[in-house]
Amino acid sequence: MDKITMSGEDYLETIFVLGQGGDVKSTDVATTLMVSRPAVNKAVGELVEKGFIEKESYGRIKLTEKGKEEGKRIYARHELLHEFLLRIGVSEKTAGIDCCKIEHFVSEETINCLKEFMNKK
Amino acid sequence: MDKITMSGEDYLETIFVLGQGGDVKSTDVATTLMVSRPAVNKAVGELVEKGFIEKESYGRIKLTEKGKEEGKRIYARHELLHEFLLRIGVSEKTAGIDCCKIEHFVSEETINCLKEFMNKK
DNA sequence: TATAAATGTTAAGCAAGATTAACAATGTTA
DNA sequence: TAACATTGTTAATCTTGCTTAACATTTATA
Repeated sequence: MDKITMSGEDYLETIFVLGQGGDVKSTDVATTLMVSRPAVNKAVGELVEKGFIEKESYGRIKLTEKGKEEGKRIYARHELLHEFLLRIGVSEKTAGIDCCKIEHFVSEETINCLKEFMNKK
Repeated sequence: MDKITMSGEDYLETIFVLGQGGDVKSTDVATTLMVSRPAVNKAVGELVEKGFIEKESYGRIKLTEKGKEEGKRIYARHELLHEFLLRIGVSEKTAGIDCCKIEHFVSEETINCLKEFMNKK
């Protein structure tokens, strides 16, 4: 099954963002997400299983095409939510915190409505 | 410590809503939240520890004053989020689903901004 | 290039929050 | 009130996602 978990989304998104210029070190993901290296290792292993990541043993983390698409999609929601929060007056800091938490729970339908809302006025 | 967990918020909110007319049966909470009775039992036990609930062995669930206040607060956020989602065009069904998930993750600051937003046009 | 530092991996275990199975107490009704 | 149904409780276990400790591999540097 290719179904991605919520924490998986976090890893994928982080890897997508960190890896714009190429592949990514496990340590950097750990630092960004404030988790341990073994946690990253395990999560990445699962994402490899599901076809989102390519990685050799002791190698760097690299997104597959599928992984890039998914990472991009998740990041886009994040950005949308972030912008929305700023729009309604939430501080930069809180917006960052909140949208990281919320993004995994919002339905596609809500995202679309939010998109509409953001465009028109 | 009186700190309430996210799942604790769910239980408290449900108990608050179900119990408007008095005390609440464990079974009803289980049904509403779609969890098992033992799950409710345990969660309620923790809320008793924290002073949100009063309950005798094999008795009904009853909110303390503190529990009522907290339940009311949580429910109010829920309602606010729900209204907001409807406002931006999310369907009744999805709004119900989404706000249940989101409500535990949104900061007070964001709630306040949303409140502002909902009032002014 | 030998050694130290950084990074990746594995194993064991914890915590939260759920489950099922079995049992205890309470309520209901013939 | 005896018997059954409902509800509450306990115990054992599962899953997810994390941790720390220890070890393996790779990279960097004296």
